[in-house]
Amino acid sequence: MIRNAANGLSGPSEPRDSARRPVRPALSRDFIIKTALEMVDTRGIGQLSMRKLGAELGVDPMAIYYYLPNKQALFDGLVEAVYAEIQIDVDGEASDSWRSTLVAFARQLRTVLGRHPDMLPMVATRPVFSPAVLGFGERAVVQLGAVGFTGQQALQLVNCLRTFTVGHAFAELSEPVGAPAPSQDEVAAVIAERYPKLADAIAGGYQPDVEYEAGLQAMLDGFELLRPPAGEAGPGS
Amino acid sequence: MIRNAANGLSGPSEPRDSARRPVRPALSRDFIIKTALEMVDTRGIGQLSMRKLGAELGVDPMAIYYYLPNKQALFDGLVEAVYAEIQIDVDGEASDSWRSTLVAFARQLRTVLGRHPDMLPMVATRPVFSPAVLGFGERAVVQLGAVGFTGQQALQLVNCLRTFTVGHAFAELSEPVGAPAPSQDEVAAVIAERYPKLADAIAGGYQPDVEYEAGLQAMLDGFELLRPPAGEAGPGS
DNA sequence: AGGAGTGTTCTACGACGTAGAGGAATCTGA
DNA sequence: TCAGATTCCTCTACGTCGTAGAACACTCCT
Repeated sequence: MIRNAANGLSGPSEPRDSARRPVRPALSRDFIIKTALEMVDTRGIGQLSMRKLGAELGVDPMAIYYYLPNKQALFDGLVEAVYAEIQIDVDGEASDSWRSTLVAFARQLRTVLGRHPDMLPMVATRPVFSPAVLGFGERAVVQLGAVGFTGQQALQLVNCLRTFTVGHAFAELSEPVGAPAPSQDEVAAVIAERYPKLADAIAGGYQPDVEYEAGLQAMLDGFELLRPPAGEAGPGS
Repeated sequence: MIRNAANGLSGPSEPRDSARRPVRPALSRDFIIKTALEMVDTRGIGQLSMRKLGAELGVDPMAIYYYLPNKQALFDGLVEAVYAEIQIDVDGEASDSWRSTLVAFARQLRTVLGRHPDMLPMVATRPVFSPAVLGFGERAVVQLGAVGFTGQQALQLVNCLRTFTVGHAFAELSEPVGAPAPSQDEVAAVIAERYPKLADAIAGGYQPDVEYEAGLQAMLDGFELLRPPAGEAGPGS
């Protein structure tokens, strides 16, 4: 079969050094994963199959198996790709206070998750060992240690921010795993009737950003109370 | 086909009034869902198929479709069943302070999620309109209003506790969506080498319960700072 | 020319969700 | 008593899925 146009043009690794070999390695692990991630983001995770991915790549589905042993490995690659978007500037300007460091991390995590809502279940269910995240953890422990937190506390804080962010992302972004949610209006009617105070409170509308910020700051405030009161030097008190 | 023993004995609706009609409705929506939830809990969500569920029920897979229009509806039923386990005693003893009310809610949510780890992605991705949860929301708004929180704040607080709990449950419970995690040890080695301070902090071990409680109390402490200082409006603090 | 990679395709298998038609048992009304 | 109607379940079949296994076409090395 003649190489599909989509391939020759947009995707694969570069023709090494001469123009007379345009076609050889049409695929690559990275390009497959990039294409798959686009499919997930645009069509939904349910529409990602090895066969459809092959079609998108202009290639027999089985060609993918040369680069990835199975679909699970493809998923791993997707999660990896999402985490790779988290780029904390480890020595950046924002690091002047421990608090702004953590806020920047949390917000960026939230932003990245927001770009790939269909990846959430997969992202949420595996442990985070990407260099970006580990590097951030290292820095956070150091920086928090400097202002009086124990290593234990520092880890807990980072973890709590992470889990809160992930949980909040679910609440905001997810279409119910396979089906659309019941209509807002009809549910609202039931609520108004049976839960009047709740209905009043809801009437203000749901503002995910505001709520997220409130939770984020509350978590930070709460942990700050654990610090030794005026502790200035190293691990004090 | 003769009715499978598993059916006649353990599950379905009662033979109405006489012993001579053993056979009528062998199945029921509730029994199907209960069985499916057991399968999910014991074998994992990946092992739940309509065919295997039919086999477990001793019935042709298509029989299920008399009670549930499709697999999505089965999932809906499963989520519903999980939420139904959340039974806040709305007028219970624990309600003496707003704080203990919220703590009880959060802990119970966590407990229920912990019983059905494989349900997490499904539970996390759909909005919560079960009576138990709505009823709790109503009460929380009232009780928090009485001590000075606005309705908006009350909702945010409840939501933040919920999302934190869900996020934390993911971190604790989930096997990566389809594959086992990389071995703890080999990862630990890498961490120790490249992220020494982080490694020190981790050395204490991961204690999910401790971490969860820390986050929970921090979130509550943080929100408490938002209250009007000595607000005595209602039944007092 | 002839092998040894390398990258892709072809074919096929078993499992999946579920549509559609067809039973068999029971209930209803005559 | 008996003929529909109703209720509950089974059989068969279709299209889709992940992927094993073999075969094919190129390029490179000798």
